[in-house]
Amino acid sequence: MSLPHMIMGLLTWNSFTGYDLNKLFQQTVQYFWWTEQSQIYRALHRMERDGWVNVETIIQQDNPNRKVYHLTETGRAELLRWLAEPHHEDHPHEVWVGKLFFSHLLPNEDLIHLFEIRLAQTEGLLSGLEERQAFVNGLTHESERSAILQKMTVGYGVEMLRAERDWMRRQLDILRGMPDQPDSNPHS
Amino acid sequence: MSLPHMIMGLLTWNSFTGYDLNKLFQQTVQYFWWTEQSQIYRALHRMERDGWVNVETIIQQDNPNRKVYHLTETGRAELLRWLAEPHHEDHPHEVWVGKLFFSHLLPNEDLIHLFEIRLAQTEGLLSGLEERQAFVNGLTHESERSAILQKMTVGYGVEMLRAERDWMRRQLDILRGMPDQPDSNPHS
DNA sequence: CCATACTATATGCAAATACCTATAGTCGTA
DNA sequence: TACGACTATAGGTATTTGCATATAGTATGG
Repeated sequence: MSLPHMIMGLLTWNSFTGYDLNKLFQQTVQYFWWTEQSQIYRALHRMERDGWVNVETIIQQDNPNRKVYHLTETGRAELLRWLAEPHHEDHPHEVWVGKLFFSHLLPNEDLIHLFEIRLAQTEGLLSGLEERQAFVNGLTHESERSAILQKMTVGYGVEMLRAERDWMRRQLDILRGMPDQPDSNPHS
Repeated sequence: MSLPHMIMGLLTWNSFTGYDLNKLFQQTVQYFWWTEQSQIYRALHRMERDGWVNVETIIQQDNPNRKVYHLTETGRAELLRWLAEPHHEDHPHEVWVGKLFFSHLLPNEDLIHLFEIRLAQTEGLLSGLEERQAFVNGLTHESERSAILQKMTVGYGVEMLRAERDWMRRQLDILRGMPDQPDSNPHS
């Protein structure tokens, strides 16, 4: 429910079209807030309805017309309100933990395989984010504060992924030494 | 999209009513998979339609009738399929990181306040989970494998929350030494 | 010359989610 | 005796999400 606010965050950088925003999302926001291209357009419509943005249509010959979105004062106020509002954590929906919780039903072999795949995924995400971190750390020309916060954000992701990776490596070691029978009914 | 599988996981422990499942969820699953009471009933209806569970109605005098749900062989097979299936990570939607990313618009004071609140929340979650960990670690009478995996799951949560808490404490120290002006337009 | 990719906007639709409300009897307590 | 809590199930509904698809011209490469 905060896609509009993410978009407004980007619109404080500059005015953009839905198309631009989609590309920007993929480059900078996607690693913590994934979204579908179609949702960006739908969000922009809602935001226009609510007076958070207004539209300037630019006629083009070669390509489809561009609808450039500008943040309004109302939108900016809403963004600041949202930013300063005490954040209430979302309800957790961690599928991976859920699987783990009930994996006593699996033979050890399968469970270890699951961990290995997950570990590889985490390592992949981590190296991608570390690349991004190297890039962001080079943003010395950017305004002080914005750069610091971008570094912080990426750093957060890197830290969490490292913690996860380390934890999974340790668990894999434990699992490889575990007895083999899956429980069919652990509470009987 | 995995609520039915979480429910089936619980139904491998025993047969339960929607009412029982809701209470069990709050005790054991809620910290990694939050759900509404009404969704449990709706999920059970879907699962019955799909043949994953079947129902036994128990007539009661004093209280409303109980509808006890049993896991079918089809349901059990689906659960095992889901558990063994390579887990594809969900699309990220981390509101907190998003806020942080765009918080250069806030004065330092507000930003620090946000961090303090978030830190307090994390510490609250952590101490709650540590209590649960103490309880789960006492489950020696439980079947070996199930107990190990429950401990692992809770341990995962505790580890991640600790990493988050430590990271936030470090950032708070940095923030308290930061220059004070918010950017109105960092890319101008 | 054909296929693919890029620019650019948008709708259709099934499913899931969160939040609220309905129903209705029993039991404890203030 | 009135109020709230517990047992037990369930529907209404707005909103969001993910995935697929439509449209249509230009440019690029094999």
